Amino acid sequence: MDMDVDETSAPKEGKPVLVILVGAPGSGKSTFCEEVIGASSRPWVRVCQDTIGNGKAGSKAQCLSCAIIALKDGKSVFIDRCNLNREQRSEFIKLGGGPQIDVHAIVLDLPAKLCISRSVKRTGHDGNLQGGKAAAVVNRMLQTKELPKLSEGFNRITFCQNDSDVKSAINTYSTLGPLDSLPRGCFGQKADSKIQVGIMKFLIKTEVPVDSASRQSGNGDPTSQTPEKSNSCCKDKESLCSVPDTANLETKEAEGQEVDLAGSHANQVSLDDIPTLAFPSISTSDFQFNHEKAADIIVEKVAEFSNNLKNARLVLVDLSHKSKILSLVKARVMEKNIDSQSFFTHVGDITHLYSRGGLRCNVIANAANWRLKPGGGGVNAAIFNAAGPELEFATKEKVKSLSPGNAAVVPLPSSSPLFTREGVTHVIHVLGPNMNPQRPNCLNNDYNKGCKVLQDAYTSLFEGFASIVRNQAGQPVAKKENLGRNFLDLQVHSDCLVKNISTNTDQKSKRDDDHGSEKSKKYKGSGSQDRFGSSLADSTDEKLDSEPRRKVGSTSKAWGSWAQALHLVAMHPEKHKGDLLEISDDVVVLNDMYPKARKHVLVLARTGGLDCLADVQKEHLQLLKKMHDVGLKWAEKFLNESASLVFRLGYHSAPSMRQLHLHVISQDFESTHLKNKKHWNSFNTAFFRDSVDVMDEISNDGKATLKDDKLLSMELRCNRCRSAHPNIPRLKSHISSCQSSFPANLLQNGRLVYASGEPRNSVQ
DNA sequence: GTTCTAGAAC
DNA sequence: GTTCTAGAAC
Repeated sequence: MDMDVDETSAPKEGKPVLVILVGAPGSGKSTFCEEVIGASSRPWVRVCQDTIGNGKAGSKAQCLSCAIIALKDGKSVFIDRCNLNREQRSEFIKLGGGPQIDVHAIVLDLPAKLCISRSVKRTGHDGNLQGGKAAAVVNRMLQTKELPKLSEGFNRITFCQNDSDVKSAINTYSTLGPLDSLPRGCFGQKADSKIQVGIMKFLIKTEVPVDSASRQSGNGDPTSQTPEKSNSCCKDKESLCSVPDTANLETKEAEGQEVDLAGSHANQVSLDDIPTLAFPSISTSDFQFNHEKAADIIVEKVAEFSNNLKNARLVLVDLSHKSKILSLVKARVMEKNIDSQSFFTHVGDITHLYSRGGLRCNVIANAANWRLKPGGGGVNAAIFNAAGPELEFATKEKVKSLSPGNAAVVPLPSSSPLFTREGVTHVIHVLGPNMNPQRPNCLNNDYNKGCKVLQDAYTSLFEGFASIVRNQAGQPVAKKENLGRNFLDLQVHSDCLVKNISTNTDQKSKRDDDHGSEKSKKYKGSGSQDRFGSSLADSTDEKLDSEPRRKVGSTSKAWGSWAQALHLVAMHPEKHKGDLLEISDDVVVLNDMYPKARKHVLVLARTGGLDCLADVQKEHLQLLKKMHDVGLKWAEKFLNESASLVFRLGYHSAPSMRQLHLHVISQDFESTHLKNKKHWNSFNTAFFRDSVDVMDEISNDGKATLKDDKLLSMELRCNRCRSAHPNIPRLKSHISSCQSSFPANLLQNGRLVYASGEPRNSVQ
């Protein structure tokens, strides 16, 4: 998928929309336009190639210029021509090139025979495609049909495959008022349609991102379990994209947009609004994990988490009353004195908890496979099947694979049937240990390891759920105008990953997110100034500044839109709470979205205008020390978990991402995200500036030494024994087994961080 | 920063 | 034929 910075979360006001209709003759494009234009309060212009030449067919160029004029005039535009292939659409998409215009596609992908019969019947159609030629023309056109993709540059694509879909879309656009905008992404694409896929690479280690603290905010009433019609996330969606009041729930539901519920249920607060996680027993089915041991672990982990999750529920689900794991767990729960309101078991289909069982669960866990792919039977197949391609798509956007013991939170697109029918807003994929020799990564009956992995899996799962609860509960009620936006953030962004902060489902258009209603938040720092006077060493003002501010002597590098993600996080960490490991006044800590080693986190400075090492001056020394200390703290935390790791802390001489960030990276470089020479050399040549050296240089010279980026294309050398390797695969193969000590220079001055605090291999 | 892909390298 | 890199696009 394309990856672009998400500067888009905020609904923009008064933005024209360019809608490119895609459909064969007879698919109903003109009717679509007419119906919307007739009902809409927004000014629309229909650009129809069939009639643009004084009522006769004209050229594509005429259409383009007509559209340009209308858009300049602030009008929204329908491009009413077949647009069946990418090339035909591309020039129109470019008209929306800036952030000021939303580019949508409406795909009228109706059955060919319907289009043909309509074409044959029509007598007064503008395109004058009548009679017997129609069938041949339609068939020929459909043969070369290329369904639009978000990567072409669309912000939103709506697929209509039957009349009901079309009506739904007409309603959506008819009720789109002049100041409204629609959520982005693909909508209505059916399971049998080819969905967009990127090239999948595997073997990534991912982690569920959670705040280290496990706070709970009072929200919802734990006393009632009566299922209600409203969706548990309604309140979070309120005012999303300024939904028109006239929104029609039924048709919208078919379309499955966030706006549906926002419009119709905005003010309902359900008594049953308790965040609830339904989860299957992990690893006990296909992965053949011992049930007794698994039951112990489930109860142990539930007990641990239910204490922290006062206003949330955990529900273990299995299909059958005869479920062995359910009865084992129930027996243990009796002994453990766990509150039956916060944990209980449920017999039923996890994909129909509400519709068939009356149990409202806003989050469900999936016993996933490591590839995070549909199929395979069991819960995984059932959930992917029930959630539709939306889940596959959203999962791919977020994370590509899962290692055992980990979980990945995936917000479920609101077009998913699981969302609309069951009220599920998030799916958490969990991968447990495998004891089945027929499956990958079998642990060969090693239950020491297996139990640990299963514990980790449940911890990751529950922490993922806790982060969702915190996100949803943490929205201040007074700031209703921000709720929709926050919800969108939550929907779109990953819980730990920068990518998702920088990606909004799939659009290319860039949007500026740095203004609007966030002003008040920007000044939250001023409170600390009030409390402590104006004596804070670092410049609190600067972190409030969201504009790039070039200092004297700073390189005036132009940052691409994709490079803004960290900056946006630093300026508005509160909008990405679920994505962050730690937030303080000075820094934010987060997992690198594309970790280049087993552990790789970023300590992000929050100071505005501090984009890279070149911007750092003496006045920032305290900040550098703080960043270093926070980085060390995280390294030590990881070392407690895994003492064999070795960490290095440092900066890239010339980072790709805007906003000063310290890399805290384990020296195994065991990651499928490490793919090329630049990746390797950016961490393993002098281009990587050790934090300790940077602090010294700033202290002594007031500036850091920056190394030439020619280093990035140097030969590949092992970071331990310095042997050279012809390519990345060979290098990776070597480093996976190289036991040499690290080079002498790294062993000095605390450049490497070991579990003991001292290098173990101090002799070379 | 990543993804994609042509074409070089093997 | 397959693997891998490097450059362009985003």
